[in-house]
Amino acid sequence: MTQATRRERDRAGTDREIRQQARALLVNDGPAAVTLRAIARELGITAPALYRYYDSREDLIEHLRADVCDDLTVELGNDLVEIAETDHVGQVLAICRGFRGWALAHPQEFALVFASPAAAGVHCPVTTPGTAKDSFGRIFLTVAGRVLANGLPITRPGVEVPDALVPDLTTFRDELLRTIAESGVDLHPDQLGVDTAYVMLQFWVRLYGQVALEVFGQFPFPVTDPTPLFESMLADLISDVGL
Amino acid sequence: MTQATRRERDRAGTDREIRQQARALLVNDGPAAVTLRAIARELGITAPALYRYYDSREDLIEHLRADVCDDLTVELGNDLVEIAETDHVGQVLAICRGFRGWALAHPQEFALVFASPAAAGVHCPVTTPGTAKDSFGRIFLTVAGRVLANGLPITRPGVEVPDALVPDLTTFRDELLRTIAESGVDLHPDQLGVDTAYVMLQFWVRLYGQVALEVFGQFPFPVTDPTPLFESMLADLISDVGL
DNA sequence: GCGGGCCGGTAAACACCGTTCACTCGTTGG
DNA sequence: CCAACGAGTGAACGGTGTTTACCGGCCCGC
Repeated sequence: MTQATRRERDRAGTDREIRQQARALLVNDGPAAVTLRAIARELGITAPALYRYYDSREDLIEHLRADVCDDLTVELGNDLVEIAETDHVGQVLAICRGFRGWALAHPQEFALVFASPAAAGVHCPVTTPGTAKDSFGRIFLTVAGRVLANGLPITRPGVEVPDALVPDLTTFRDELLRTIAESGVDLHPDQLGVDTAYVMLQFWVRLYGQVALEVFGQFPFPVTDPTPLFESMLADLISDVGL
Repeated sequence: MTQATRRERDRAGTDREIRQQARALLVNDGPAAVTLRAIARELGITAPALYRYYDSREDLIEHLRADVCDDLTVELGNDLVEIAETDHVGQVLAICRGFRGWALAHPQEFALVFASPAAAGVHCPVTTPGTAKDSFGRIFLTVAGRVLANGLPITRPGVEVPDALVPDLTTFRDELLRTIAESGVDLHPDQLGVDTAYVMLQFWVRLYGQVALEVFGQFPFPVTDPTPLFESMLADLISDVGL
């Protein structure tokens, strides 16, 4: 038994080393440098050995994506603990800023996880629970859940939900309720209507869009410091959802 | 002379074929399939021959980007001519919808031009005039110029321009004035203030963000038809800039 | 205690890739 | 007519992902 465990631990250990090296290559030299042979070289083994751990390079990359997501999640979690338990708006700000900061600090990872044309077909977070990206989405939802549970409604006075979106939004709302409940927050279903789900969707769209634009530098002119632009957008966003 | 021209034409012809094939490979099999050898194979020549036309694969890709931008530009131009000359808001809607439609129809090209991590460092459109992306930006600005010239102010009542952005925005404003003047639209400088430049920036950020999100499918839940979402955002956007 | 099986790792090979170099050969211009 | 040019070739180098056959130490059951 102990030997079996030992073997398992060895395997898990080198597996960790593999992903660690892959990660280092990604960060330092870009995605093109994440090469089976390069990884193996750094580890002092040969490339085919990696096939004992992953089916293919693409498989390894996918696990790398998951690692990256997990890191983002814990980083956001760390940011969160520094905010007062009762400062719910502050918590929302913290994860938004944390997400942006992480994306700017890790553009390669961001592109890999959030802007790969390959990821286009994948509907990840809530639909396929257990996915790594899911855990990242969960932290957003947990905070949203806390906000809602404290009686702050997330909505906009004159919000009009397009009819065509109501079915999808209803499904989403149910997903949200379940996820929030799982995270230990008590929330009455009436506190999360379709309008709230819609506003949350819009919130994410704008946050994601701003961050993507910044990461890819797609400004129409050179911006010396994009931070004020982000903060201004964030303030708009917060007030738009009624916080 | 005619012979020299003939040679030139031959060269230009095979050059067109090269980019055409590269384009086809990009669309059909993704960016990874855009291979010098594959292109050459399709053309019935050998890979080193391509070096008579481009310095490297990266060089070819860059020209491909330019081609893609040009295509987008003419496509948007075609969409525009179908709108009544006087319907300025309609023209704005047309290019926004056209941009989205193009991006969704050509995700690979969109990723290549607008969401390549490589493009992060490049400040393209206005700063480096003559760039292909510039021509694409120009079509936006021309329409904006026409709207402004017709007395419709692009701004928001309570807009607050962050102080830190004023210098950049002023430069941007001057660029805008110059570009709009070049496009033959008569515009008094007072009709394009820093606030307008800021609002136009925000407009672009939201448009780009929404499109990128759609192209990469980064919705937090499966959306059966994202069009209503886009249209709702577009309506918001139009009313936000005071049209 | 010992033999068989499992499993991480290796070496060699295959088919690609970008890129360089020396070379051909038809066209062009003086 | 002949030299120069320039598009295209073939071979080569070093790199890549992936497959295959093989080795060798460790674990388990007999």
